[in-house]
Amino acid sequence: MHSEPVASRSADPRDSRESRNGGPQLDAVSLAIIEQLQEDGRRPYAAIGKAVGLSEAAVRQRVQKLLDQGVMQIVAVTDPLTVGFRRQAMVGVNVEGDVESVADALTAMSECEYVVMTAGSFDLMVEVVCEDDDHLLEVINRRIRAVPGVRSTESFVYMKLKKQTYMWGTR
Amino acid sequence: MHSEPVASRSADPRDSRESRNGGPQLDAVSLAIIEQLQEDGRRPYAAIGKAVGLSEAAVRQRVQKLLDQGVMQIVAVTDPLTVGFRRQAMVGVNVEGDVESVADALTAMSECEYVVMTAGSFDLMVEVVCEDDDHLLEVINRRIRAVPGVRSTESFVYMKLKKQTYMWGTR
DNA sequence: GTTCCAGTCTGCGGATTTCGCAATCAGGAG
DNA sequence: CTCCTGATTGCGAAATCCGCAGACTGGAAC
Repeated sequence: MHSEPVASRSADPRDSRESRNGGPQLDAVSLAIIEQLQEDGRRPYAAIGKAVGLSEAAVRQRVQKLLDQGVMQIVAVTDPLTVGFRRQAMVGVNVEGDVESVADALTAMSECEYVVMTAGSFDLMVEVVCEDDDHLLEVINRRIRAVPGVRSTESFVYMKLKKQTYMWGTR
Repeated sequence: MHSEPVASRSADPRDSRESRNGGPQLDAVSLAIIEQLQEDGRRPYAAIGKAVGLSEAAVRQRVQKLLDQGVMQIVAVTDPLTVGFRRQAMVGVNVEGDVESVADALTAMSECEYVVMTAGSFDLMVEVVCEDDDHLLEVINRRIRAVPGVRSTESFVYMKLKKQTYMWGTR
């Protein structure tokens, strides 16, 4: 049945055509579909179709394609602090050498939930989710800093999550 | 997959992990449900029930409750860069005076998708999503810095999103 | 002990949604 | 014009969602 892993291809490793801005062929209709699912990830296809002007089957096909292409994922999101993960941090990383290879190494760590290459005084920003202080300490000091190419890190431990939305489409 | 029910029925609803921030208490079964929905936000209730050892109706009630309580949300998430928002940045903010009031002001801005209070050389970390350079410039220089109490900001413009997952529960 | 009582779970119909597929339609390319 | 390829539609069949009534559990009060 639904036992397939529904593999989460994370925000696309190396797809040349997609790295340019604008992304793949996302027309206004697909945008509208995404917008609908940003309000409610379980909204029925028929309701979405009524909102965007398509049939139920067409919406279903487009959604499946967007999922397969990795353009979007439909998931439950929580505040980890309320679900047992007591230590979270944003870690700024400075790299010497190839930034992308370091980013790949960090991406492979399950504790790193969010990895982004940036311009500014950090080359990478990484969000780390841990169970406690010891765990956090180990991830930052023993694992992230052990990655070849990592020159230095700076940590910002989360005190309180104030906002977390995904409805940029609706404004 | 997890073929084995995660918890026996006798898992009492009150054996929560503590949450100092007044968050609702979650037992092992609810955690398992969240975990299922982190893999696939549209997974049928019956399939979830089979995985966690509950009936379809029970899963449905618990999911509805988790949504109502704001413990989790089921939504579509995307990489904004692939969907028309060409400029994204993490902004570190230093505050003098009441941090929380500044955080509330930033939370009210629709361009701020993510606001978190931190310990470290920044008091707040804010993720900003904009349409172009002008938009980003205006948000950072004219709006964020105009908030009373903001002493200084430092920006990290996103170059490429490498990873974005929500499956902390499955590891 | 017994009796509420609130919260949760189960079972089960009926309404709704999802699924798969064949047919139809739209837009190029040759 | 014809042949493609891809998107869309319509429609039964199967699966899922939904609401509700009854049963179960643990705790509090007596």
